[in-house]
Amino acid sequence: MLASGLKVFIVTAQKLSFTKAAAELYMTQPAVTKHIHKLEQNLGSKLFNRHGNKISLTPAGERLLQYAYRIESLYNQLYFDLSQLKNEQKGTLKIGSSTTITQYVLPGLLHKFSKRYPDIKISVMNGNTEKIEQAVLKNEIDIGLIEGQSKRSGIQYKTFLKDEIVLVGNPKMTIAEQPLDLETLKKYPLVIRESGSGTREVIAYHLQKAGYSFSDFNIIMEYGSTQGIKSYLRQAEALAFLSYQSVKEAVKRRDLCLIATKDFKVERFFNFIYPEGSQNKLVDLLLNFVHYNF
Amino acid sequence: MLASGLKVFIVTAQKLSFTKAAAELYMTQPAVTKHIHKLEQNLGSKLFNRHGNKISLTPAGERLLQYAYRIESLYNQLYFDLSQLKNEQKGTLKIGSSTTITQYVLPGLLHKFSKRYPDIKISVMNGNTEKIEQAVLKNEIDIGLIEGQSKRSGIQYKTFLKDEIVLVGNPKMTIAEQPLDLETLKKYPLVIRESGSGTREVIAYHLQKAGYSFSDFNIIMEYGSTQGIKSYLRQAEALAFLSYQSVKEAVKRRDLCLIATKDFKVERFFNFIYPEGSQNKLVDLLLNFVHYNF
DNA sequence: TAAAAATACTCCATAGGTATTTTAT
DNA sequence: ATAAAATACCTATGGAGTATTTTTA
Repeated sequence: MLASGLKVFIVTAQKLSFTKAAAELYMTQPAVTKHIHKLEQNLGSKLFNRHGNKISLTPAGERLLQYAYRIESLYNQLYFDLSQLKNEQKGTLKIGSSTTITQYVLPGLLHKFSKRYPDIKISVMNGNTEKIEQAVLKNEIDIGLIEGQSKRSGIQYKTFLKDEIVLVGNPKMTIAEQPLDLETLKKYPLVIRESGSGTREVIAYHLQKAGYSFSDFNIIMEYGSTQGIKSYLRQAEALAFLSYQSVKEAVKRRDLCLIATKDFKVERFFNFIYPEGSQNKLVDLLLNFVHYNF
Repeated sequence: MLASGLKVFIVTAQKLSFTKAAAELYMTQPAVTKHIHKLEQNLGSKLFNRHGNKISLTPAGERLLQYAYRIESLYNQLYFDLSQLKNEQKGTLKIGSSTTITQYVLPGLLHKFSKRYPDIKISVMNGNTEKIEQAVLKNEIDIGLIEGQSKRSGIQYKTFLKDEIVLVGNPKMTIAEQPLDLETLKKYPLVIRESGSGTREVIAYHLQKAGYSFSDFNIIMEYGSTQGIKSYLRQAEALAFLSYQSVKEAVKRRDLCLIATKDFKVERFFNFIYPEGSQNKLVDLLLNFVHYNF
């Protein structure tokens, strides 16, 4: 029901290829070409630069894309609104979520949400915090889930889950009964996330505040995947600082064990983000659901 | 470019008549009927109740109308945005304005605005404050101009002009040189606006605060039109409390004269209203223009 | 020369029109 | 009986397809 030209444009702008957009839309490349030409004619602006077999968005195309997302979202909200009038709950919600949340929190959340609202289709886009915030600002997604909060203007932040950076290790390891302090931790081999990871950033920040730096510790590896670190710890005798949300299942299964710390506690919050003043009923539905079920 | 079905729906919902909508849209009644039927089919909801030869909006129709207005406004904003990229200033702005402002303030404002931005089309809807606020909430208009401010949620208020309720009379009348106090005013024949008028309300409120009521005065007429009162005063020897904005031209022409008052001063402010968090560039353009030119 | 966009053409679905019927006051 | 919406039927525009050509990296 979204004016078909706009849908074609959105997909083409995402794929930056008429041919690939055509495939995604189950139509032919000439049909896509014609839609874009017609849009360009109606709007009186070129939407794509054609450099031979590559295309890119013109400034006008960038503008149109944002409006197209907003219009698409309005149609989605409309369908949901009308379905509510019929005592149904049908709709489409576009979510973006940063890596850790996508892997460890969102699956459980969406499972419950979908059980409660089986007729609400969810589309999840993954990316780092920066990308998700951009996507919210561009109206590419209705709602985002990110770690931490950068308080950017135009975006509404809403905390929904407390996370904690915890120290974990192989359950077979012999660790002192009493909580570890940072001084003692120096003796143990430590694995940390790669440079650029949000988890690593927040650890570095708190270590610094406590008067330490990574170089004070016995860091045997930097690794670019939480999942990879967990696999490693199950085999090797090493410790790692990881997000509690990412290890709690493994801890429950006794694949990993939590190690109490004495002078190191890092809390952070996962946040919903959505455009300021958006008034999106589907977003409200999700926020309420999470509020009452988590 | 707005999906044609939506445009047809909007007009039909406004006229509450397929036939009249058809006339407005320069199409035939069967064409309108078919558009509505198709919309109803696509959305899976009846949009109009048909009671014989009258139609009314169903709840689903009411919902759709609001979304349709928002989508229409987005298209208008899009056109404006794209025209700005071409260093033009083309667009369509939908304004609503309450009676006094429509008659005495808006014409001058729009004249200057249109001279500065000749390619921005303006559509003005007239109504009382309540109706204009509703229209903003329903997204029927992009921006409204009203007298006073009721601070309703979902609406952003922005003062743009100070108005004052002043005492005016026929220039030929002999009035004491020094400012009139309310006690002296009792001697003069007075004309006031009809019950329900915003101007009258605010006068009543201030009189009450000063310990008076209308019954204390020599009210010879209640009249439902500011213009009518002014015409009357030019012929009869009577006084009236009117909005300064509505009499200043007549005062300048010496058709009416201002009478200074001593213990009675009523200020009120004209306000722009628009949906909270709207981010409408055409609205911003108008607000800026007024800010720098008035 | 290979990959992608543009063009030429054909076909059919549908938006819109005219003429008429149904419906409810 | 009248005024408005619904229906039937026809036409023409344009959206989508196939086949082919053009473009440039």
